[in-house]
Amino acid sequence: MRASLESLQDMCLKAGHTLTLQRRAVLEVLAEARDHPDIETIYARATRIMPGIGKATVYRCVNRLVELGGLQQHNFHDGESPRYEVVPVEHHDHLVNMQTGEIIEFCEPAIERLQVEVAQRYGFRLVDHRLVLYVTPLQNAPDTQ
Amino acid sequence: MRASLESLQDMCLKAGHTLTLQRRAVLEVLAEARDHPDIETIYARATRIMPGIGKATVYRCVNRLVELGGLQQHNFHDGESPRYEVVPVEHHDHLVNMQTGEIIEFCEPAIERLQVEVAQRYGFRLVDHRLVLYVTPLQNAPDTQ
DNA sequence: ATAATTGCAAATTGTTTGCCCAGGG
DNA sequence: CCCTGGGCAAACAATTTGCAATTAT
Repeated sequence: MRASLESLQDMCLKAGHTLTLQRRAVLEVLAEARDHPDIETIYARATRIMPGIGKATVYRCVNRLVELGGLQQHNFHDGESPRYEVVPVEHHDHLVNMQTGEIIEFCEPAIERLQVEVAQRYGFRLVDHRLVLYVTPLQNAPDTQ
Repeated sequence: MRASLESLQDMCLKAGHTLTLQRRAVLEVLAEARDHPDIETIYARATRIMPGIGKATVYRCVNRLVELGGLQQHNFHDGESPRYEVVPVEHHDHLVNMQTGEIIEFCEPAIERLQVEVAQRYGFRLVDHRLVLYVTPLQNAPDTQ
C-alpha cells in the first residue's frame, strides 16, 4: 500500500505548488509505478501522458516531492542513477534479484526490532535505515565472484 | 580489522599493476583511513604524501581497487559522492550519526542470519547486502571507535 | 492579476578518456 | 627496454539553473 495520487496532489497544494498538467503527469506516473523507476523512465512515461514535457521539469518535480517527503530516493546499484518510490504507508525493505534486476519488497519485523536495539546499544535513536539484499535465484548455481 | 597496506600492494602486483609512487600514496591513504573518505578527501590526503598527484590518477587507482575487490564503495548519503572503505576482513554494517556525519561500524549476527532466511523465503540465495542505520544521539553523545 | 512553472539551452558537477611522456620492474 | 601508468585537458554524463514566455488559481 502506497500513498495515493490524491495524497500526492494534496501534498503539493499544501506546499503552495501549482498543479500544472506536467506536474499531474509526473505524479500520476509515480503513483502508478510498481517498479522503482529512475528519472529517465519517469520522463519517458510522463511524456506519454504529457507530450513535450521537459526533462528539467521532471527533475524539478521529483526533487520537490523528495523534499516534501512524499518520495523516496534509492541507490540500489552503485554507479547507476537513483531510483524513486512513493513513500509507502507501511514500511518495507528491498531485495534485488541480480539476475533480472527485479526489485521485490519485503518486511521482516524481527530485523526491524534488532535495528532499534543495535542503535540503542551504541547510544542512539534509530531515525531511518536502508536495507537491501542482493540475491540470485536458488535453482541456478551462479558465480561466487 | 581491515586488509593491510601490504595486502593491497600484493593485490595490485598480482594483477600486473605497477607500484608507482602515486599508487603507493593512494594505497597508504586508504589503508590508514578510518573514516570512509570520498574521492575528494582521498585526493587531498594523497596530495600531502605525493604532491602534484592528479585527480584522474586517484580516480583510476580507486576504481581499479574496487574492480580487484580490495575496496568497497558506499552510498551513505543520497546525492553525495560515494565513500570508500578497504574491504574488511570481518564483515560489518554501518551506523550513520546524522548529527555529526560520523560513521560507526557494527555487526549483528542475528540480523545477518535473518537476512539469509528472508532471501530463502523468497526463493533466493543471499549474495550480498547493504544495511545502514541513520541515527541521532540519545542524550549525550557517547564515544565509540 | 500575479505568482508559480514551463521548456530550452547554457552552466555545473562528478567522473572518464586520449594522448604523449616518464618511471617502474 | 617495454609497458604500465601519470598528468593534463578535453570529453562525457547526469543534473541544475537562468530566463523569457506561459499557465493555474
